[in-house]
Amino acid sequence: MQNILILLQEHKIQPTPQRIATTQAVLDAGSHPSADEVWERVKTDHPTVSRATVYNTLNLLVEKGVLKTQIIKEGKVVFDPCVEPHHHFIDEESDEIHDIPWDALKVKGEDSLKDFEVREYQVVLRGRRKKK
Amino acid sequence: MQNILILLQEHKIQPTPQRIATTQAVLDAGSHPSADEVWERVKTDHPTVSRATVYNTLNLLVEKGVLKTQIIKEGKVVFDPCVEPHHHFIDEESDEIHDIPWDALKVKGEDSLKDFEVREYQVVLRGRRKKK
DNA sequence: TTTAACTTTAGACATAGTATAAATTGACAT
DNA sequence: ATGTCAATTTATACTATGTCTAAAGTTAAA
Repeated sequence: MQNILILLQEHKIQPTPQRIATTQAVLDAGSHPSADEVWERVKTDHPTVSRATVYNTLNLLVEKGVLKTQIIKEGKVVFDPCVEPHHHFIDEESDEIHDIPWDALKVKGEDSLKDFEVREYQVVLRGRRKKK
Repeated sequence: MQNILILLQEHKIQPTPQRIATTQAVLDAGSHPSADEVWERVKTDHPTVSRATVYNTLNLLVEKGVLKTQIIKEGKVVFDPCVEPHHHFIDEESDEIHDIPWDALKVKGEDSLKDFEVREYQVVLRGRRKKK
């Protein structure tokens, strides 16, 4: 995609085939992939790309503000292409993570916490996704 | 402590020296220790207790409802003696986790999430703890 | 006291992630 | 085009968290 190239340039990331493939993969992955999940995806099209490069690239993308990390799943960091504030619902059956729009929930009282200077917050919900 | 013994018995956990020491350690640790932090504590008084036993015991305590795990810190599971619903504040400087009482924050809208059956939720806040 | 169930132990294994050093690539001034 | 320096990629080693296994040790209870 041409879009990926532009995206990288906009964030002052020198585009390389490996970085383009990794960025493509993390964006295509949809639901909050882990680094190794991204690596698996990258390898299908670019089998020679090393694990270290995928890790490096993902960390770079986070540093440059293209992605955000979420610490929600046990033992894994997952990457979220949505860098704007929002909440998360974890389906305990499928282990899938779903974004909840910021406006769907309203939190009151966070600025009454005397001892704490809150930089960001989110609601983390767990349960089952309803089948239709 | 005699209390620990009673606590274990109340939760149908067969008390052993190792389990008593581990339970003591996780309760004394205060702020959300990781398994290896608990192991370090146990070893000061009981140097022969194995890592596996501490892990086994902590998992057992979770299973029996004495502790709850929290997935908040990168790469670690931490244990929380407070099993009642509450929120968490993570001090990004010290990496310390602080409990926020349930009533300090009010979340609205969580039962309007059409597609999700929420079993539990919490607000996770990050920032800096104010110095007095 | 013998048996069966439970518990502990050491160590192997699995997985996620970082660090390092050598090789490769790329940018670009000459 | 060429040489050079910086950036990038790679393979591999390493660390850390956590689980699993099989053997040894305990405990309870017939």
